[in-house]
Amino acid sequence: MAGEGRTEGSGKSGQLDFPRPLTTVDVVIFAILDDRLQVLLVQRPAGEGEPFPLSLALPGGFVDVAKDRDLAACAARKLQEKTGVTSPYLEQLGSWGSATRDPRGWSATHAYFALVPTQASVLTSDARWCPISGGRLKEKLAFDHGDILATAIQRLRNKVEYTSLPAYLMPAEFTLPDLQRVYEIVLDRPLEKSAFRTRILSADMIEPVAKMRRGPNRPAQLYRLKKSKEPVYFVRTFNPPE
Amino acid sequence: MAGEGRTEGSGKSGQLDFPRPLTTVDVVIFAILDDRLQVLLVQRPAGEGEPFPLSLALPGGFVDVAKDRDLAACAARKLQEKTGVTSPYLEQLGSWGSATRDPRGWSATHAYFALVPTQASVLTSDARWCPISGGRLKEKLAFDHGDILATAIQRLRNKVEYTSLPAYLMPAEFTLPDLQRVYEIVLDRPLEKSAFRTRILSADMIEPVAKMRRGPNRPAQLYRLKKSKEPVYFVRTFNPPE
DNA sequence: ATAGTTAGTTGTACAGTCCAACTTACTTAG
DNA sequence: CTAAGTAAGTTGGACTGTACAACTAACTAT
Repeated sequence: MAGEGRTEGSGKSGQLDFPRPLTTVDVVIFAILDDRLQVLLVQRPAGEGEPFPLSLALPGGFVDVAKDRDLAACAARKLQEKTGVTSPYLEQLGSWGSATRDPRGWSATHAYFALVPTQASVLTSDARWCPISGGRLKEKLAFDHGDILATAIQRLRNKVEYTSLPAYLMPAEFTLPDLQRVYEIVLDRPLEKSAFRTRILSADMIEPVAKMRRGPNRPAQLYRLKKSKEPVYFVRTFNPPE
Repeated sequence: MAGEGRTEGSGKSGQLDFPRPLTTVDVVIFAILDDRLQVLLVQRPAGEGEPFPLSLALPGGFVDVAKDRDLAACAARKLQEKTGVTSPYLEQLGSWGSATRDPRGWSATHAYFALVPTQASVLTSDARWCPISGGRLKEKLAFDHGDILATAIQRLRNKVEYTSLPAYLMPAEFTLPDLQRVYEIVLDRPLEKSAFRTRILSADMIEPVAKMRRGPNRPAQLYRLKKSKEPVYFVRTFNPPE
């Protein structure tokens, strides 16, 4: 272990000559598929010296100081590499760093969380969607990625309570019942139809398109997201959450 | 610059032999002093090779892979070193990393934000409280610490709108009007007395002590925080914030 | 035609804020 | 001893938006 992670220190003062932690970025990518909330996971490689070989993990990896201008660019790059999606909702989740989370040494990861619209993803071969049931993932993950994912789910649920975040999970055109269903999937509880409609429609975040969704029942109005960048924050949560 | 930040890579696979970013932790420490929101800042040292010599900056510094078990411990250590305070409110704020934020090379900082009770601080000589007026700081800060501070102020204001966070800024015993005043200082707008009282009292977060605050007017009931760990989240914000 | 299902509306109850006036308890000036 | 002043704390009506539940609307399938 001696000398690992120690910098050579070319500066005149030599003050940078001390061990540096490893720096990575990981991305929790959510989508709605099969009427469930799913997260994108990759399988760890099996090479020599690789930690957690063949385990499932969040997509991510080391910051490339040559390629990545900043952390957000690094996260966007990893999202793009895995899903082909370029500009969905991408928010910083937090960072996790400790001496023990990576067997290769003191490491810190910067975690992001992304919401991608249904159907828009072209996955790489090592990546796959895994359903989240009951607010948890079945599988065990590499590193502390289970903790990171749990935090992401909690953050998502929390924000869905009072923001328009689920709009970023929708396809280009959708109906109000579609949107309500996504809220309900994420929150894992039913919502009031009329209060939901009032809230969404008065938030000025979606606009009707001149089409209806036709089906076996009464047709439903189709909407699309207005091209407003920021999510909407409501001044109340839905139900008293407990 | 050549070779700076490059690790020696002692592992058998050699896959860790690439440049590592610098890793730091910075803490935004808030307190109420002189009826204003203030933030703790330190003066940068003036030594050879030091960036931003003598500028004001957030307290923080490099992660010490020998001393710091994890990021939160590192933040707590820096808080303790500067203020002598041990266990106030400490929350992760986010991370900032880019090729350009530190002239010494690609660096990433993990920012925390802390709320410390009025009067409980014993500062080191290089640290001082600086008032935030109109939601901004007068002084320019080193690195991107101005951005980090702005984010912290925004986060604080945002959360104060629907949480009990200001309780962590209060001294051991305080009155309801005291607490309301702190809310108003942070939000920079007046709040409704009766709605405020109803909200706080029904939140089960404070309990009366058997004493009154006496003054030139009608005495006010003194309260203290219940020893509940987590802040309370309200289901509404106060005013429609705009 | 009729039953079934989902979309969407309507109306009453209720919770909590907003606003403003009010009562209470103290100090200080005359 | 009283009166004025001030801040603490209460009360009540208006308003906003959710909860709940019943309703109407529009379509398909039998």
